[in-house]
Amino acid sequence: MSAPAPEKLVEGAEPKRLRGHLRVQAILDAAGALFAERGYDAVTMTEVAARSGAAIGSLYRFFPTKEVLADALLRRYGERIDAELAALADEAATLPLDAFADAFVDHALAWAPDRAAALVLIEARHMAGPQRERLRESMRARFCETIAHVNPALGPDRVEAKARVLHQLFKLVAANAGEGAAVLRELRALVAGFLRGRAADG
Amino acid sequence: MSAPAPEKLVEGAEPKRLRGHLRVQAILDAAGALFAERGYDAVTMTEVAARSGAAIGSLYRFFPTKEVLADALLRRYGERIDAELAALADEAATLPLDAFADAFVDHALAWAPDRAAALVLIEARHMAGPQRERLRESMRARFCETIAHVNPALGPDRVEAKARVLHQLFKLVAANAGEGAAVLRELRALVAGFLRGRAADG
Amino acid sequence: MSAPAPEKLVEGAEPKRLRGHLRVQAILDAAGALFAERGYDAVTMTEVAARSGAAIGSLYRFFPTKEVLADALLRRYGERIDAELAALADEAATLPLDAFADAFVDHALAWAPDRAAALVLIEARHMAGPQRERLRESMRARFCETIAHVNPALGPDRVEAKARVLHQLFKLVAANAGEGAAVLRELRALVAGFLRGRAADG
Amino acid sequence: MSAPAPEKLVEGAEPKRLRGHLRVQAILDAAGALFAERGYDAVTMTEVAARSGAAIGSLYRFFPTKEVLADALLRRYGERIDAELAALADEAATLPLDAFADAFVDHALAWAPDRAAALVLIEARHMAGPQRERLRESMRARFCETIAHVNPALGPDRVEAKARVLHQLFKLVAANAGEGAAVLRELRALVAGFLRGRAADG
DNA sequence: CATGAATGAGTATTCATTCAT
DNA sequence: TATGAATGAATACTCATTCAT
Repeated sequence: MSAPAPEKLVEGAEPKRLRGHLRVQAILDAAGALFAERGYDAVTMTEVAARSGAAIGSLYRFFPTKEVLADALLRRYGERIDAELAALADEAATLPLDAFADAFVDHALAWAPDRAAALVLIEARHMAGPQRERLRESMRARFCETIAHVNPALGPDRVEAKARVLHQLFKLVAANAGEGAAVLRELRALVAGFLRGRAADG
Repeated sequence: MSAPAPEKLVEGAEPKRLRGHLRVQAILDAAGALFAERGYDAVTMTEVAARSGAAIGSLYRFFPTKEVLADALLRRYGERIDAELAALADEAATLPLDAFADAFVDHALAWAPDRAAALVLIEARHMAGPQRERLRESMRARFCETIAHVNPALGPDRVEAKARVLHQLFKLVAANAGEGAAVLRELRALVAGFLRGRAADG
Repeated sequence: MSAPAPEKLVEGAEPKRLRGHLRVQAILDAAGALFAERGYDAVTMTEVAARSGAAIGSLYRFFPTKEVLADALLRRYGERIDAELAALADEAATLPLDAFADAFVDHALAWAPDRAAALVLIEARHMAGPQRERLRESMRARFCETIAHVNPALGPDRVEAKARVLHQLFKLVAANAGEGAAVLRELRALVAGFLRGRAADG
Repeated sequence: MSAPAPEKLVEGAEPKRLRGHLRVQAILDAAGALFAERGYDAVTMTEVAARSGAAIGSLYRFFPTKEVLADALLRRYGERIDAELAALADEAATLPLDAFADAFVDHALAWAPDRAAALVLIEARHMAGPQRERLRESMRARFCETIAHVNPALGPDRVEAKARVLHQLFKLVAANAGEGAAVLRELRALVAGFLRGRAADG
């Protein structure tokens, strides 16, 4: 007598026209800014809609769930950071060490604006989603590449360990984006020292 | 329901005040654990009350607002971390540099358990409270002390800058509490290198 | 890192004080009336709350879900109808056939007011709940008893079949509660004829 | 997307009108099936559009409101049932009583499939529409005809009363479409008994 | 003072309907 | 005319906070 409701879409409708694509971008931008400012839980879907200039119904057409919205944001962010880190790994192969240390800091600083929203989403306790793991994993791989380029003689375990620390240094530097020159100088020194690896290598 | 108060051990004078104190501690413990597990927004006052064995009305008698509760938690946490950092600053004055670098890492790792709840609260974007600033400020002061002890020749600006980076290194190390020996070795090297300050000093 | 939210109550809080019991009754009455008037889907929880004089939050304290509310209503209704049908079965054993036919009609008519809400809930396509099956089953059992009393010579299959039809006649009569004497006379004749069972027995 | 219209079979004059007609039929079919499966409220206009192969905009061109759609469905259903009942009334005039009782049951069973969607719509409390009344009225008239044919001696009041009960018996039988032979035999006996009208006539 | 029932503003989400393309 | 993206009022449900007992 009773009948199960039909399957629900898990992904929002892909926008098929230019207008839709623009709208999706606007929504992601608005959501990113709001999440960065106030955290995942504190932001309401209504606010996201308002800030992006979309009606609440339109927002839900593309992102049928708050979590899906966060996931999409994380995916977009992941693409950007991966491109950034790929470039970084390349530079690790071509630049002399000190120049590369500076480049590393520059990349981290350039990344900073995106960072806030991304971090909030990654740290958010709920939204377990595999998105987070995937992102973390791809970043780690890039940092391993980088370390391997900088220091080709290292065994895989050392590479892993140093890559992990380098990953954290990346975040650390990004967290200091707004600071004065003095701090940045310290950071460059910190990174250069780490890459040169005197202490741990000896 | 409430923690059994050892009423007879005291002079019978202030059983209520003592009970109240214990209850406050229980509430703070419960809140700290829950915030660490699930984040500030996701935890309900009712849950805090239940986990601490207090009635919701009692919880509100002590902490008239969720934000006040978070603030109190942050204050308690601030006292602990300040003691820890004070000890660290002392060691900076007495230990040789390499030994101190190890001590620094040890302190950071020891701090890690507390860290989770505190971090959740500090990062929570909305709760503006002055508590955060005050905590940050006191931590920074301790790190300045530490740097000054390690490197007495530095001018105040350099001290400021290095203290800021040291602060972040503290968090970075704490974030690696669960990692293997290889990573820890890298971290010790990183900290030692930073404190020695070769690159930036030259 | 992430933690699952604690289990949610499936049953609403049992009222522990008189006030609470009265409130629960008021809510069930309001819900019953509204469901009967306008159907399950068309009634909003806010309306139920308003009509029962409770705040929406209070409604949800006792009935954490619209479905739970419907289930509770069905349970209450089930208790009443079972008492009614038990009495009917007793009368089947003691009254002469024609008198019993009249009693049957009277019982069905007496039941009519409750009927509307119950029927709406039983027919509702969603809310699969076992409540429905259980209710249907217990009613069927009572009608089997009744038939067995009226006509002790019947085999179990005949009893089943006649019980099923009797069940439907019960609903049919109840559906005519507001009609004039002429219709009621026809109904009494219909029931008497069915119980006497001339045609089918011969 | 739309059902392939046999455009060439017509004189080429009104391909649109034909297409529209087919589309309307498809929509009504889809809506009927969905309403029967899941109830009026639970079915969305978007689903109806999807199942009928029409765009949501087209659906609204033909049926400017969900209620209008339900009404149209009810009207179509009314036409069918009226034809059925007219045939039944004819048979009442020509068949001997027992044969007619069987025919009555057969007609009711044949009608059962349509019944589901119609019943859902008729029972739906909100949709007040005059459609329901009109349908009920025309059915009653047919049942009056039938009763008059079966029992020409009855006065108009008796006819009214018996017609009303016959109407309900029609629904009762239809509700047992899926049941076993034993139940059907009881139903035939019930109907025959009622038509013969021993008890009430005496 | 302690308790926990009551309150109601606020949140995510759905869906009938409109209208630009 | 046909299409399906856009709209926003309405809905079930949550939770910080209050207050009668």
